[in-house]
Amino acid sequence: MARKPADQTVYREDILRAAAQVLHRNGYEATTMKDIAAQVNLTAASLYHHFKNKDFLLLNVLEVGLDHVIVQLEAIAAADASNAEKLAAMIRSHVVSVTGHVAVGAAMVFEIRALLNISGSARNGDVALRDEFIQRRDQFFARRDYFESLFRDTVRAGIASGEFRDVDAAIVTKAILGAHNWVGVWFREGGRLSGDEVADVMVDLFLSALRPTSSVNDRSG
Amino acid sequence: MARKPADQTVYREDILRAAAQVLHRNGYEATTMKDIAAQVNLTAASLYHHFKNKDFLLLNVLEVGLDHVIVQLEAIAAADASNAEKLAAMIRSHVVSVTGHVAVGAAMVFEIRALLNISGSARNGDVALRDEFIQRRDQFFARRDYFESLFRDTVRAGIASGEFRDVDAAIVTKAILGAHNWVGVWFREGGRLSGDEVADVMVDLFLSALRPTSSVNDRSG
DNA sequence: AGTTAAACCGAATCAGCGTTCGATTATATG
DNA sequence: CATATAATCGAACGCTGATTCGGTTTAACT
Repeated sequence: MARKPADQTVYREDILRAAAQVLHRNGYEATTMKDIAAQVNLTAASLYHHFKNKDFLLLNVLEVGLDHVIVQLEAIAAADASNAEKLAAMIRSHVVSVTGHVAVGAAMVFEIRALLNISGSARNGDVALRDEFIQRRDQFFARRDYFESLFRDTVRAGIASGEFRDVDAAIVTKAILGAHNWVGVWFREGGRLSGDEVADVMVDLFLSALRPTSSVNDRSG
Repeated sequence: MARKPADQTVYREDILRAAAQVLHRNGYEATTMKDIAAQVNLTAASLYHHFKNKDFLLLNVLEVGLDHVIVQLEAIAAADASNAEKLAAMIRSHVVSVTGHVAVGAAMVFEIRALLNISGSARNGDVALRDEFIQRRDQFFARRDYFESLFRDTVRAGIASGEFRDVDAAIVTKAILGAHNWVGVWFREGGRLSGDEVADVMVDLFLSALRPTSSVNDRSG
């Protein structure tokens, strides 16, 4: 080993963070390797020491971002709590995560499509590289579906247990996630509300939307 | 006048429709003028007879799409109905519009950012062209805000009238629009639900979320 | 038939971008 | 100190894509 041995991963993360920022600003196709490199005081050529190519760099950004939220959601899903409490915690976790890392959150929404158009050297020539990319990309898509299923399953369980009224869990889940994703577009640090406060609104909104009509089960009236 | 005089606008619309489709597939930066041209059996060069450049072409797509939904929303806002009825109609109108024109709906969400990076010939040299673009672009942004205000004002009015409970109207509006926008990403013609059915779910979800808690006003309990 | 202007195309231009490669610097280890 | 290797860079390559330009086709109107 040689230069900065234990710091390698740190440097990688620096690049990923920088990449997310530039991606957030310009979008995948419009951001150049030079842009990303400049953000960490490197040249474009140097990035190829850390990532195989531009596509893999984007994929890395998205993978890290997705893992970050999934870890938290899994902990919530596994906890001992009611489905309503779980869903509330999940919404809060996701929204806080998005508001805390707007660049990554927005990339997760806007740049996924860029993964579909394989560009760069992996498109021609290097078949092995191309295959590796496709495999990791599809794995990412599967993981993205899994992420969504964590929400959906909680909604379904809540319906089954009577905590939630009977709604189309799949669509409602997509509505919730759409609202969350959009947060990454409009939220600005230092705005009227903090990330936590936005999360509060979201939790209140969607739990209210799912609460059974009191006229049926309410014994207090 | 000469060839196809009365059909000029029709041809323009054909191009815009085609552009929206290709945009939906690839995103702005990744779609080439050649791609769009091929979709209507033209060459890239011919497109410059109809639109000043690529940026203006995108702007046209977005303008037409936005106008389409605003016209309907304005009619609803001006109608004689309760705020709850108005909001329901607005949600339905928007969702049906998005599911009916997924390509345009998605472009409205994904490609707006592309308007910020002025590219092409307007960036260098041609100052007049650049200014014209910036002006129309900002006008579009203002109109986009106006679109959002139509929803927000209805929510606010509903809160004031007691039809809705007291929520943060700005955030709730963004949540609603985020859910709608996301529809353009996942909705597929011929899927489990029609556009109307998706709209039903959305209306039910958000009106339930806004309904005042029955324990306060409900005299039936 | 002739005129006119719209609509269109082929070919060329020109810049920018991803990527590669060879060389150089820096650092941890022996 | 010597050396292997990580990290970096400058320069060059190849390609793609937006745009331009000159010329051609088409169709309405005289």
